[in-house]
Amino acid sequence: MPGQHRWRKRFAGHVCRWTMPREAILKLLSQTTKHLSAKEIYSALLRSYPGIGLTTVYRTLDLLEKTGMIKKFNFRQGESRYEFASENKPHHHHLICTSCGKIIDYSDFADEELELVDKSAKHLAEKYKFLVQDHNIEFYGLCQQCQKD
Amino acid sequence: MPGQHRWRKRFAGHVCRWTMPREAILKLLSQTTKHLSAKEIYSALLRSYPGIGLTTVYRTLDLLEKTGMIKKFNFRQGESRYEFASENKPHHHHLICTSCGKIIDYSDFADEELELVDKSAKHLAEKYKFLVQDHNIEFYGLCQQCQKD
DNA sequence: CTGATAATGAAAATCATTTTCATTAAAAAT
DNA sequence: ATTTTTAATGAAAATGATTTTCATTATCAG
Ligand SMILES: [Mn+2]
Ligand SMILES: [Mn+2]
Ligand SMILES: [Zn+2]
Ligand SMILES: [Zn+2]
Repeated sequence: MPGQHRWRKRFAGHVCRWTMPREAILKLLSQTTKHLSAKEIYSALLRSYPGIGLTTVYRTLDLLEKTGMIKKFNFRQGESRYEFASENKPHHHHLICTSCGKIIDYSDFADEELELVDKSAKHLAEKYKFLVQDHNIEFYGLCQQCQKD
Repeated sequence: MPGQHRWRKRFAGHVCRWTMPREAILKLLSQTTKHLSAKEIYSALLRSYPGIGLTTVYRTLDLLEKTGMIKKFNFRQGESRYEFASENKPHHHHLICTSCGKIIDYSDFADEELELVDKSAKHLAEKYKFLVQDHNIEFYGLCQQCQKD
């Protein structure tokens, strides 16, 4: 019986029961800056919550994504990765090392980027009648360490 | 015994033999503007080349990607999609409809985008010692048709 | 034309993710 | 506090994309 957590209210309308796996997964994601995969989350929780199932991790991640509390990414790796989303965390994008898989957050040029994105969205709406709801910018390359090899 | 195709020379160093599957797959991709999946390519070729294997399609796509003759994309769908790459085809990005999966090429704002990307790459190289080699911009949303539903 | 072997294709294996279904536990009702 | 309802869970099986294995085939150098 998990405590009345501050996150609980954000689930109203999406879900009826507040459970330990949901709390544990959200807590873990909120406390790391990493971009974790479902299996990594599962492994990390096994210590504090033996008996948790990988299936539940996947289901919970889907749920959290739908409520907008986490973001899901498909970098060019096999598995999806997830990160906690919060209002005070700035809009950002990623550098992905194609050699070791390292992921770096960056939010430099957010203003200029947003300007270009907005302009593009408006233009694309007119030209293609396409309603832009989300965008994604990624840089692929080599991290400092991997450039040495 | 496939003819001495104009593409053949581009494989020097990567591959020793020029085969029918390689020619057929490259030809198909060069003639469509669509972003095809491995299975779609396999299905399309079955007519003109019965007996072709899906395995070979995958292997050939990997090869073509390594030689830079095609590009591979992982939109948020289950399967990877591929498009022909050529010098005269302009650098472009994609609008992806999250409802029906439709993919639209666009190259508007290429100049401004490139300017921002270059500036970012330079900055990121300094700040994070990250060597940018490639970038990816995608817009997700609803196509004209799907906005009506 | 012939031999060496790169490339192929069928089948099996892998890997991430989803589905199924019997069991458990959150929380509403008593 | 206890019972009841049923949403949520977790083990196991299923799925779907992609990769690996390996015996066979076909390219192409000699
Ligand atoms: Mn991030
Ligand atoms: Mn394209
Ligand atoms: Zn690296
Ligand atoms: Zn659509």
